[in-house]
Amino acid sequence: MKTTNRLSWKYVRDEIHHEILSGRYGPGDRLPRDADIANQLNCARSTVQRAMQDLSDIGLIERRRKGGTRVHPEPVTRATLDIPITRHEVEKKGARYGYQLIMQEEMSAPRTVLAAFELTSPVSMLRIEALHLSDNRPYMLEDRWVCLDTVPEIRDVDLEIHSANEWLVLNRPYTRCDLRFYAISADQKMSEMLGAKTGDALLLIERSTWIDGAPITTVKTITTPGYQLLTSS
Amino acid sequence: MKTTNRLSWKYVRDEIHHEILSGRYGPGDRLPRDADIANQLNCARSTVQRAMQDLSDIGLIERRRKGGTRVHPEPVTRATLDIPITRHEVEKKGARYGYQLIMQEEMSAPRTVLAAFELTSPVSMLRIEALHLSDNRPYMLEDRWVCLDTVPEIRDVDLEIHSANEWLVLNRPYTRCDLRFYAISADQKMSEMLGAKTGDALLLIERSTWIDGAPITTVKTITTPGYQLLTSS
DNA sequence: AACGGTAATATGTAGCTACTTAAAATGTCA
DNA sequence: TGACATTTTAAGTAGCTACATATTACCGTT
Repeated sequence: MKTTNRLSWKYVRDEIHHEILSGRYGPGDRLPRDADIANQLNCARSTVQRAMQDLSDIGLIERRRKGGTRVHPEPVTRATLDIPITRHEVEKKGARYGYQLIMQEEMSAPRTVLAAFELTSPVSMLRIEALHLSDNRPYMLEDRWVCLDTVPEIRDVDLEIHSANEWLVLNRPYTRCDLRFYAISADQKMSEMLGAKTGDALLLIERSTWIDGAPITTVKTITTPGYQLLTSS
Repeated sequence: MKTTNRLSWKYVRDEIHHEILSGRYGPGDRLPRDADIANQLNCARSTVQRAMQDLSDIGLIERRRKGGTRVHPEPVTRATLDIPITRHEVEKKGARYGYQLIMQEEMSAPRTVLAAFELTSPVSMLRIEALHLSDNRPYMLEDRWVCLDTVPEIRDVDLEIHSANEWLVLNRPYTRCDLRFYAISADQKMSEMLGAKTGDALLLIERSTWIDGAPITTVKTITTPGYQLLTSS
């Protein structure tokens, strides 16, 4: 024998997970203290801690100092989405990536954009419209606003060549990112640009980023008909 | 003074994060070994390990045994979505939740459903159509298939009263969950049920779950016009 | 040069101790 | 009884050691 008889934290995690799913502990119920579980399973508290942390990450349990651990009262399906740089997304599909700047203009941000950043006073921003291509066919339409106070360097970037998408992701870290997904019907202009029919249902991804509270950019990504967004694993 | 001079792993994480974002290490570059960083920052290797694990979780770096740590060659925006039980979603908005079973029938799963589960041979499933209501108005249409081999107990559930959504989430743990988001135009039937207009753009959420390789359920969640899906934080 | 076995190495995991911190529980006093 | 201070508790964090494991790197043989 002499196989490892130390318990891995994943084993401990699965053990607890199973106990919860078997109904032994229902939503809202309090679990034993880490130390007691460690004792019972004959492992170290740190191992239980790691297991619990993982269960907490996936939203199955809630942990509070002194309050102890309890099963999440409202179970959720938690999923992770990876949104790549559009060029990489296209190239990963084996297609040739193309990019086209449609317009770029400095102007005061309209109310809707300020709202996305939870701002009230007017701010000067760079508005960018661009089209991403896959094998020379329209792939994605980008409608972006960049905050010039936070990212003045964007003025020096040649947006005919470098997509704002890629430049920002590579050069502007963010500390907060809000995403929003919804569906819209293609209007006249969109359908022309995307090579779709007016009225086609399109998936729209809206993304806003901040760095330490300062707005960076907000972008509406309008996809072509049939586009699907998948979870990573 | 006497403030804590121990470094938190979050501090270490942010320090490394900053180094990457400052351009000191670009995509694909290799970072120093954990031990060296620990030495340099004068903290324990385990602290660096925790920091690195977190950066790895958010997709910023890649780590491999012996291979070392390197900056992720293709930066991604990683987001976490929480999809609650529909009843909770409605109630959280302060509305009254309602539920209505439209149909339920045992039948052999069609090709499209088998495909969602990556199956080839025919399987007997329970097909369920149901409508979720918010303040008596249509909120979400559910088109579900439940694998009877894996979840025979579903036969004993009164689906007129308990939504399959809630029953499954509470009673059937899963080890794998695939999600898919896209937009469709409402057809005649959908628009009638949802109180929308034919041709309205609708956001569709498709979810398939497995337990240890065995299919549990696949569901198409068809939302009402204007529905938006947001990231958790 | 190609192959294959072996050593070296960086991350991953487990256990222990010690201390910190948030918050619940309790006690005290007006 | 209620407001406020204090104690206690359970999770969170940091540091150390030891060992596991997955690769890469190296070296010798053919």
